[in-house]
This record gives sequence, structure tokens and C-alpha cells, in this order.
Amino acid sequence: MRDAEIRQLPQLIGEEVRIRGWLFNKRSSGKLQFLILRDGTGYLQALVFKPEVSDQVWEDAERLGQESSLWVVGTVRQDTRAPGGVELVVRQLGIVQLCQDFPITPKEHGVAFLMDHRHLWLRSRRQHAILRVRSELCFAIREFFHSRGYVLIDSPILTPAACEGTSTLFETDYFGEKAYLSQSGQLYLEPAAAAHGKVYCFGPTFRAEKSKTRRHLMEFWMVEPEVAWMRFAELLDLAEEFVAELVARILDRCQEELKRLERDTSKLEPATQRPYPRIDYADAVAKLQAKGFAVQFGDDFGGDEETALADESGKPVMITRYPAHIKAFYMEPDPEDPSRALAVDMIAPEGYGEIIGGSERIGSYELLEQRIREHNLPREAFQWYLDIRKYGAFPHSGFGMGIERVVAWLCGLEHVRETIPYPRMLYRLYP
RNA sequence: UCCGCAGUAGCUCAACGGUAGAGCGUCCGGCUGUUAACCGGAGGGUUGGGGGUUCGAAUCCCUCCUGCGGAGCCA
Repeated sequence: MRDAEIRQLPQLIGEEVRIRGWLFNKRSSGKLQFLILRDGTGYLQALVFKPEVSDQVWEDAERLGQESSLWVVGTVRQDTRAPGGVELVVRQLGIVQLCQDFPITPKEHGVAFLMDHRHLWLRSRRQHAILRVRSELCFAIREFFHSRGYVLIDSPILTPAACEGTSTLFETDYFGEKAYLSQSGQLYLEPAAAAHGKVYCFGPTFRAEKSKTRRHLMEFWMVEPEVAWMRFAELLDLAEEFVAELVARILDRCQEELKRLERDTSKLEPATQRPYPRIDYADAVAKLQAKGFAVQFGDDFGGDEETALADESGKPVMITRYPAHIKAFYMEPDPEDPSRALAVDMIAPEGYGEIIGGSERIGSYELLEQRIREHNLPREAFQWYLDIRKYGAFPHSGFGMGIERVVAWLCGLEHVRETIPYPRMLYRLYP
């Protein structure tokens, strides 16, 4: 007799094994009890047949409430009537803890109730599948960069000043000084690019904006590559190659999860094929105006406008060369038109919005200094950042990708709150 | 911050001015192949808080609280 994980059982037909897990559901029919167990690797129908077990085992099985923790010993058997085609014929059963009144029953629940019980909600099939996709995506991201020679540079979470000077930051006390939770690792990555060439950071970021939409969290994860000597055109290629490979990877490795989430994967297939449409900001404005949107040249796009632009091809769309004044202070001006920035946003299809924002960075000390002044940023706080243009300035580019929006897109979710184990939302900090 | 919508049994909802109900969960009973099993029975409520209108309020009005959706901003 050996311990086994549920996912291994199709390879263990006829063997006697012990499975440890939790009671997911139970059905009974006279002298038969069907215990549905979960152990994190899968779901198993365990059959308890009264004539073949001791009275103790039978009674213990009867007492089990939903989510009781237990172990069972029995023989693995193939049976077409069992979900998954494999079941366990129970011989012995041990209760580890008898659970009563588990709040999340196999029926439907409201969002507020589920969010209050997020720590228990994680056990449900759907949440389990989503977080597996997230895990696979994060691994694929690290593999993508690592295999291409990028060095992982962890940027700080506690920072002395605003990175971009725009978003509202969470403020905290740092031994009598003010400190802020990082809203981006990018500025800290640029010096590291001068040290290592190709670098990336991957960690949590924080925005204190009182945003209340299905695309926003107060705490979210962002991966940000930064590459020395990379120009804008190459940055577009990198972003495209990155997303195409990630989508292909998830389609390949998360088939079971996407099926459980009832994701129509045919809608993701186009994104594995390069190139993606690239639309100049000016053309995007014209397209939107032709569709009846009230945008003017110089405006930033709202959610509806983004959706309209991305829905044409079924692929992510890259909008390029935004007006400089609606973009961050550190973005390199377009040499053909300095009023525009060498900036790109990648918009995911199906209304999932902006998943990537990136740019070539300003190389000139004087220009950067001027931009810091124009944005009313505290110059002293940015001296270290200016130093990068003083001691061996170099062209470089990078982008940031929001993990939760990508997971929401890949899984076909209504809201990003399900894509992170413990979402931090406006007015919700529990559990 | 602004604009909508909603708070009724543990959960999801119905009743919309006249005795507060159902399904699920729970408990008890039945069933040798169930698939969110099924069948029978039982228990379960100051209708989010406060105030008002009315003979009478879950229902209409005011207010506060909580949640949800959207906008702005962004990933």
C-alpha cells in the first residue's frame, strides 16, 4: 500500500493506495455511499459499499460533512460510471477532522459572500483552475526571460517618492519619514539595465486610486522587462513575441483548467499568431471617430474605445506613438514628431483592456530634467534616476504587463478579483 | 470622488400596501451505481439600522450603513 495523489490514479488501476484529502461532496443510495474527495491534484469518487466494509467505516462515512479532512485506503478501479473514469473502492477510512457547516455549499452564492469567505472559496473547482492558470503563466513569464538571458532584478516595494508622479500612492511611515508603496519597478530597473543589459522585475505594485471597476485592484502584480540598447521598433517585437508565447503556453499546458472554466479557446488561438495589428495613435483616433466615438486627437482612450479598437482582429492590438502629454514623463519623444512619445499600449481582445504599457526611455539628461520640471516632480528625489543619463547614457526601452488582466483574459473572467488569491479592492481588505 | 442598482431564513431568491414563502444547506427517515442524485418529514425570520406616511409597511418617503456595477485613472 502506498500514498498516491488523485491525479496519479489512472496509472494505478488495480493497486491499493491511500488518498488523503477533503470531502468535496457526498451522495448515498441505501447501502452505497459515493464520497467525492479532492486533494488539490484532482477529484475522486470513492465508493463505500456497506457489505464490504466494517460498521465503523460505514458509520464514519455517514458522519462526514462537506470539507471534512480524511484519508481512505482502497483499490483503484476503472469504471465508466465514475466521473473521470476511475474510482476508489474503499476498504478503510479515517476521519482527520469532522467538518460541519462549511459555508460554501455546492449551490450558487453571491459575490459579497464569496469574497468574505475567500480563504475557503479557494477550494472550489473554478478558483482552483484560475489560480493554476496564474501559476503556469507566472512560471512561463520567468522562463521566457530567463531563457533569453534576462536577469531578474527585484525592485523595492518601499520607495521614497512617486515613480510617475501621477497615480495616487499608498503612504506609510518609515521611521518618521514618509515612504510609499511602489507603483512600478521600472525606474529602479533602468540602472540595473546599465549593469546587466537585459533585466526584468516581477512583483506586486500598489495604486491608491479609488478605482471601482472589473479591471482594477489596489494591489496587483506586474512584470517589467527593461533592455539596454533596445529601440522602439524592437520593443514592439518583444512585447508581441512575449504575449504570443505566453498564450500558446497556457493553451498547451492548461487545457484542463480552461475547459473547467468553459473558456472558448478558439478566441485565444489568434493571439498565438504574430504579427499583431499595430495602429498609430492618429489612425486609432480616426478609426474611432469613424465608428462614432467623440474622441479628439490628444485625448486618451477610455475602456469602450479600447474595446472597439481591439475587437476588429480578435488579436491583441498595439497602439503606438501617443501624444506625449498624456503619457509618462520619462518617455522618449518621437524624432519625427516630438509632440508624440515612443509609447505603446497593447489592448487585449474581448474587452479586457490594456495589458501592456511600454516605451523607449528618454536618453538625454537635459530633456529628462526638463520633463521632471514640467511635471512638477521633486527634482532631488530623482537625482539617482538622472544619473543614468549622466554616467554612460544609453538608449533603452521596456514595458510593464499586468498579470491579473492577462489571467482574466486567458480564463475569460468577468472580473480581475478572481485572478489573485487575496484581492485588495476598494473598501475590501479582508481576509 | 461621481452616477446607477441592491440589502428578506446559513446560502440563492420570491412576495411589491392586507396572515413572510420556495430551492439548496442542516437534522431525521427511505433507496445497491449516484453524477449539483432522488423521495418523504422537521427545524430555521425583530425583512440592514434609525425616523416618517398609513387603520395596516418587507413593500411608499427621508436618512445612515453595507455591498455590487459603471465613470474618471490606469496594468
